[in-house]
Amino acid sequence: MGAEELQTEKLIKEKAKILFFQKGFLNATTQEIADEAGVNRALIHYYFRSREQMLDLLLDETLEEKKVRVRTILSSELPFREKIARYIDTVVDYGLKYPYLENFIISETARHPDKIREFCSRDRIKSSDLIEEDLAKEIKKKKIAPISATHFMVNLSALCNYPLLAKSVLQTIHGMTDAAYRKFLIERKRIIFMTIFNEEMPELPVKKELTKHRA
Amino acid sequence: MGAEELQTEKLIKEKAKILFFQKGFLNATTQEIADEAGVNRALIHYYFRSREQMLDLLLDETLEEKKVRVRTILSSELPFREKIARYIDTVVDYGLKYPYLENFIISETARHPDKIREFCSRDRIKSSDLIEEDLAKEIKKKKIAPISATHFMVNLSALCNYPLLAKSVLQTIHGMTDAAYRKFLIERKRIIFMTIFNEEMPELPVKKELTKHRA
DNA sequence: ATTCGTGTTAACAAAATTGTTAAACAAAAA
DNA sequence: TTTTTGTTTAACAATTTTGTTAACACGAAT
Repeated sequence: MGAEELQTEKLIKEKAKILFFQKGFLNATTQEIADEAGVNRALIHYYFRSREQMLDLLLDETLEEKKVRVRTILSSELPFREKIARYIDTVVDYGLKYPYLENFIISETARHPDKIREFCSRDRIKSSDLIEEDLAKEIKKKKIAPISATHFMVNLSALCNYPLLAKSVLQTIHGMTDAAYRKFLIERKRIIFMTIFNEEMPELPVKKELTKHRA
Repeated sequence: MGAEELQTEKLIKEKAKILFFQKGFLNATTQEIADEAGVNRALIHYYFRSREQMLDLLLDETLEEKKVRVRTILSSELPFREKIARYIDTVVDYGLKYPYLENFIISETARHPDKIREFCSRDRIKSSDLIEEDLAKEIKKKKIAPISATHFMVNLSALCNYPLLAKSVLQTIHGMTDAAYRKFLIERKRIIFMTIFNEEMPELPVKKELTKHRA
């Protein structure tokens, strides 16, 4: 019983994620979601009460997963530049896997600003806090031009995420195939690092499990 | 007759723009649009045939206006850095006025990739072409690290537009009021220039009409 | 075997939204 | 004034989409 329940519930969420995050059907109906999962539409209401509550859950889980990924990297004990390099690598790769994830987050939060507000109120440490010290040191050592942690972090997110958000526009303007755009995004990892630090990106050591440092 | 027609038609479009671009109701119904304009809902169909065709028109006009603004600046004869400074200034200011414009463009083009494809096919010169020469010179003079015009342009758009796209998220994370976020965006003009060029942004001379240079 | 609970389905009801139409209306043209 | 043309409105129809419910299936517990 319990097993079945979790299976179907999970299945629906997984398939909904594919629809939203990979295929980009941001306004998918309950029917389309049910079809994708190969289940009866009523099950969506059985498990999630309403379409809206299901979206809430998806948004919440998605934000949570992203937060964890980011924090794991930013709160690690890696040297600053390697930390940022890994952040770029991870965010871009994640974006390649789920091209419409950011679009989902952004359109959902634009629609219901309260949701993101509640989510943010759960913990008071923002990601820019995690790099504040590192950044201050770099600036003191004159290894980077003075910049606030907030602006630094927004710059970084912008450079990583915008090309995904604007995929359809950019890809069309520059006449790229899907494959070419993929290559372009991977190239960008180096470009982003270069733009931020004005120097070549270091080779990343083979990915190993990062140990979480701070809360 | 003709006068009246243009008035109402224009009125509806203006109010729809407010709804979409300023208030961020990206999924506004025909009824909501009609209410905003204070007209009968049927008029929307009278003038635009269908909701979809109205959105097409809005998207087209919006893209066109943005293209003109950008081209006017990028094809001017200003020195490179001033050109870019003005681009940043214009794009950010425009974003302050219409905080959801980019969201609209992006969600519409994600929904109907054909629309943007057709729009782009109308002229073959992309904005990155307009800076190609300038950029090559800068690189040759070692005044900027080597970078392709495409990456340069995407960087620039990303840094300017992302903070608007992700407004609700960023504003909440960093706990800013609307006023504070506005200030933050204006601060960013200098930050963006700094990030791109690694040097202070020059003071912009008083805005004068720019003369268009190339097509 | 019967009961019970969970999961599942089809059928139904309700709401929201779009699109159409016929008639009212206003203003210019005849 | 009457006609005509273009504009506006209310009412209607059709569709889409969400949400509910009653019945069914089926394994587990009694």
